Amino acid sequence: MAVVPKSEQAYRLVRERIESGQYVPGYRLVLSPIASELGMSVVPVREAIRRLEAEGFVTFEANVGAQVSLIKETEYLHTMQTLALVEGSATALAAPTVSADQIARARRINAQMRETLTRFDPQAFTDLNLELHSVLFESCPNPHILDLVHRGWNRMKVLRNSSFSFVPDRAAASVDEHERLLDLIEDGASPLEIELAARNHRLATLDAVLAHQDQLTHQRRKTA
Amino acid sequence: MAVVPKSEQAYRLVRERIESGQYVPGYRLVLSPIASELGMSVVPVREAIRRLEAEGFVTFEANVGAQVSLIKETEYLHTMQTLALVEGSATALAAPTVSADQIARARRINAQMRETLTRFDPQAFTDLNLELHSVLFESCPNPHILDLVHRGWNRMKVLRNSSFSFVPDRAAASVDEHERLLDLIEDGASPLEIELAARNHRLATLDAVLAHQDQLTHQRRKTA
DNA sequence: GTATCTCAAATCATATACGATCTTGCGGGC
DNA sequence: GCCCGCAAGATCGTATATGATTTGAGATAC
Repeated sequence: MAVVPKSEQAYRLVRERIESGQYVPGYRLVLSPIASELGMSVVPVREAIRRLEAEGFVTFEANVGAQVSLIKETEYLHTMQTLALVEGSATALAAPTVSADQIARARRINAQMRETLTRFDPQAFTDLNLELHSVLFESCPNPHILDLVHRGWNRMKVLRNSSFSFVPDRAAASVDEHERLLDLIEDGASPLEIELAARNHRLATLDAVLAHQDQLTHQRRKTA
Repeated sequence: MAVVPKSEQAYRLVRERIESGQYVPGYRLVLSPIASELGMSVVPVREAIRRLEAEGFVTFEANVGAQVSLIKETEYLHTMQTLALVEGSATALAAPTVSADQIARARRINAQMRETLTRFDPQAFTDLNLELHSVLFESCPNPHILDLVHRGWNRMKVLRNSSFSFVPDRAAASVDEHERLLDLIEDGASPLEIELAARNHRLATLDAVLAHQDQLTHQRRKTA
């Protein structure tokens, strides 16, 4: 039987609600209401929340309580920088072990991404993007780095609810960069070359999003 | 008054014992004895241990309990790889904000490190090494990356109890590399140059330690 | 009108108690 | 002799209860 501890149930529920945006940043997580909603006592809920704190989803203050982590102005920048760093390394470390089959699978996923460009579907694009990159870095032999990549992707789930993360023009360029990255891996390029390609691929997205935000800010200033 | 919650006390004590090697890898952490030793109930101890789990110090198995994380053969390699990655980035990101004063302070610390080479004192060397690198990356503007650096250094504290981490020949080379790294920062070298210098500095230590281990393994084989 | 004090409500922090689950050793059957 | 089942002990998982701390509203003094 699938024996799921209550603390685990609470963890999944609260995390799901944070990632989906149902619990917005700043929302106060009070133990007793959550406990009674889930039909359990406060103890496992407290454990779940402290676990979410350790993972950065919530902020905890002694004798006051927990709230969904606030998002600073620079949060998107810092998360993307970190993700660029660890994802680049993970891709480079995994590259020597990527098989021809995996390359082919990645190319098929990328082709699907190109299809989504004809319609506006950020959700499908994002899902496929994760799927593609997963193929590239899941075989990373260093579990610590792989774990950091997963944490980065999880953090992005939350940020997408409150930041822009999809710039149509950028999406097209992204698909092309995927092809080039796959070429590099297939051709056995040097680890550093692959690392920097994967890193710059993400940093380019970061730049595009920041530029897009600046543009919007400008428009707002002009109309204000 | 310094109001330290009991769960925090338990956390500090257990962590200190793991880092000092008093609790060796594999040691089973049973709640009740720890609780009675600290004069508290099991609840805050449990919380402390789950926090240590989230940080990688201990491994937890449902309905069985916790033990100090075992150290796999590859653990030192993976931790050093990760540290090289994040420390390199932190140093490069911090470099533009490092003042002449800080450079001077770092050079003084490095001079002290050179002094320790005349005697065998790994502890002093290691402490000074942390102090020096702290000067270089503490002003890193990305808190996520800085946090990863700190986690890496913490992990190293534990690993030093069970792995080799000091190779006298390597220490001398390390001091010279510090000088070169400081020169690069002072001269305003490019971020990528600084990043790779800081990264390779640590990877060189990794290589030296692994080579040293291989050598010992060989000797053991010959005499066996 | 503002500042400060008091007190009650809300909430967290911890203790204690009990039920659930895993481990281990023993005995019986094959 | 080996394997399986079963019971007892160890330990975790969670519920409930109580103490500690914070917060905020209202009263009071200035």
